[in-house]
Amino acid sequence: MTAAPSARSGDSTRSALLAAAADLFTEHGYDRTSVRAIADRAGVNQALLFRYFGSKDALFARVAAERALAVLHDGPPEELLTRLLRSILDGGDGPERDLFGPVVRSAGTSEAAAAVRVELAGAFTEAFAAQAAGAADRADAELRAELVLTWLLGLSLVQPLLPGGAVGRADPDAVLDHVTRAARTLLETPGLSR
Amino acid sequence: MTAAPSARSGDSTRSALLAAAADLFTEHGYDRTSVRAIADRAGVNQALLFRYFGSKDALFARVAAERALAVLHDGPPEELLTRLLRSILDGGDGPERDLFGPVVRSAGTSEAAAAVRVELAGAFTEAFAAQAAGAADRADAELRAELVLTWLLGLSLVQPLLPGGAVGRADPDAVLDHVTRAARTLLETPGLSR
DNA sequence: ATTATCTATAGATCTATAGATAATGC
DNA sequence: ATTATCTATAGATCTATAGATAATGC
Repeated sequence: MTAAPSARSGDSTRSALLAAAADLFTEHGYDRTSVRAIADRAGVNQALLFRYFGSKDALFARVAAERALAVLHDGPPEELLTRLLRSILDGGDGPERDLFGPVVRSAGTSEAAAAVRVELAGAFTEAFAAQAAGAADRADAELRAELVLTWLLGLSLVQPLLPGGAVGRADPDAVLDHVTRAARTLLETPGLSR
Repeated sequence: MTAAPSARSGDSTRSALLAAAADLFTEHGYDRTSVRAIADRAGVNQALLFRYFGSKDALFARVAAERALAVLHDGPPEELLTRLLRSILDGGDGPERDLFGPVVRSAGTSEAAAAVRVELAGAFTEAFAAQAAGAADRADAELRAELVLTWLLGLSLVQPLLPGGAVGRADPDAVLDHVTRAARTLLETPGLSR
């Protein structure tokens, strides 16, 4: 929806652009989303996007980082996995929907996008690493954590591409149960001694 | 590498284009790979791409499906997970490198690409579902299988984007051990009774 | 007077095609 | 004569900017 901003307010123009960009980047990825499409959906002149964000790339970085990092710190760490899974599996269209959408559907290699990716990966990996009870050492904890994150990104990627797939048809709670169980194995079970 | 084809042979032009396209689609995804770049890397005139494949889209569909399906049937099913993981984690540049690269790095929604995705997902899900010993029924088996596939796609996606990440730095065997262990939990453990 | 918005367009892509040229097979 | 290759270009994008216009705050 993202209604047109009330006339002549820089702030509402900004936020309309951000919301429109989030929707479109999530849905179509970076390359297939034109600045014109973003502006149109925001009900705003296309030149304003550049005025307020400088470039399409900078806008993308903002959109990709903002919501994901908000959810990271928005609740107890031990519920993080559940929160993320609900965000990914939830078909709704709230602001928490498909949190990693922009990132996974944008292969782009701009410096801004790459920086955001590294930042997000670091933050989430750290959060999961703290729960890696079975890890042999810190490096192993980070490895296990990044593997959990990797799984979530895979889910984010696949979910909208295969709407008729098994995950799409299944009860979200069943998916949540399976992923949680396997992730717990991953984080808490001792590995091969080497 | 993909050396220029020997002069005036349609077949070698075709295969040079296929190889070049595989490399570039894997590396940069569909949208950021131009037909001109593919032709240049193949050492071939750009118009030939259209002559032999009709469109960029059709070429993509070929590339995305071909190698992945080959690996699927190239060995015992119970080693499929290991084979795929080695393909994804292996930094080399053989034809089996990063098997899912083109698919995961191309958010595109062309009909051809979508059809390929559905085909691949179906084939791999079926293969893994056959190993879902803990599943309550067929739907549950497919769900577990698709979740395994999802994880592999996530790994494919993340691997080149975070070269300095924990997975990138880790011993591939350690990664393989972790993923295998968790995937086994996923496939073989009974779920929540509902 | 300042700040937001709009118009118009530069300049750089990109896919795809039509039609000419060059190399091979007979 | 047939098939592969190349040249040149149409036509449709796309991001970004320069400069004009319109609305607000004083």
